[in-house]
Amino acid sequence: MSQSLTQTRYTISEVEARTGLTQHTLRWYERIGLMPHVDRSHSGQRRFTDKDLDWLAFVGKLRATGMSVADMVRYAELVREGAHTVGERRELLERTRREVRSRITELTDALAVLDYKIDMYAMKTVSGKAQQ
Amino acid sequence: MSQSLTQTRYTISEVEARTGLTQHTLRWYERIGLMPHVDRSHSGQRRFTDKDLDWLAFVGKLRATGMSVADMVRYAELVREGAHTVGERRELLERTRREVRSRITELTDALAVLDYKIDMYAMKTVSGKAQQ
DNA sequence: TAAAACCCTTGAGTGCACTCCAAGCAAGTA
DNA sequence: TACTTGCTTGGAGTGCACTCAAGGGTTTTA
Repeated sequence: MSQSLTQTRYTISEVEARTGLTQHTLRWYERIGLMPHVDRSHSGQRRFTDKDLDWLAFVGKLRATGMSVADMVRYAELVREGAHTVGERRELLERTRREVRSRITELTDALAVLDYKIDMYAMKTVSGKAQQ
Repeated sequence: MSQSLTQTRYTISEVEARTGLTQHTLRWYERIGLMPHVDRSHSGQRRFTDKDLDWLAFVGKLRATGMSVADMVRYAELVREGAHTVGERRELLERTRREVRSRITELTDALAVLDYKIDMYAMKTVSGKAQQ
């Protein structure tokens, strides 16, 4: 757990550029407890570390799963509470995983319907028959 | 295009039971133009047909793709406008299909991260090491 | 030194997709 | 007849995830 002396610190604009999240969103994430406490400069400006960027990347993956912000905040709380919450964290991720799997199934089904419909239209464009 | 004389007509409660959509949502769909005009009884109550149920099932698939309500309404308008809108309808569905495909990719990626993280926790539960 | 660029906070506003409410009409049952 | 159930409308309210505004401090550039 040693720490480099030349640790890079990023301003909020730099983090915005790197993550694609707006400054508004980054501040909001901190406000609602979705970020571990972010370091500040002597004048009170945020200075993000690479660790913060890693966390944001992970949060981005959780967001991509469709997990609600409330659940992501819950997860962040559990991380802050320490090692004894590992079981609950895993449960949260496992539940999310089940939801993602069923979402993928649902999307795949819908995709098949879309394919079918598009094929119909492809025929219609030539034959001129009516359709829903 | 022949029509049965014993055509089944459903009340809004029956449609609610069959589709899982609430009565509120069904009325709202009609209000915003997402339904073709629904038949009424002599006293003004809605009487849905099997064709309406088919349409709702299709709309359900579109919703499952993540298509916005605005786009679904646009699609419904195009259907009402007739056969000459077939090209635009197909474009709309093709755009949706591209979005669904990339959403599936995104979910699959996120799923891999989830799997990885859950595996880590599985180890942690035994070894007791700290983690994000 | 002055202007421009950047950052801060609190609190309000936005867009989406519903979801509910109030007031009232109509049909069926005791 | 009285009551219950089910349906109607227009409009207001809700929850989510941001997104923006106002007013002010700080840092960099000309």
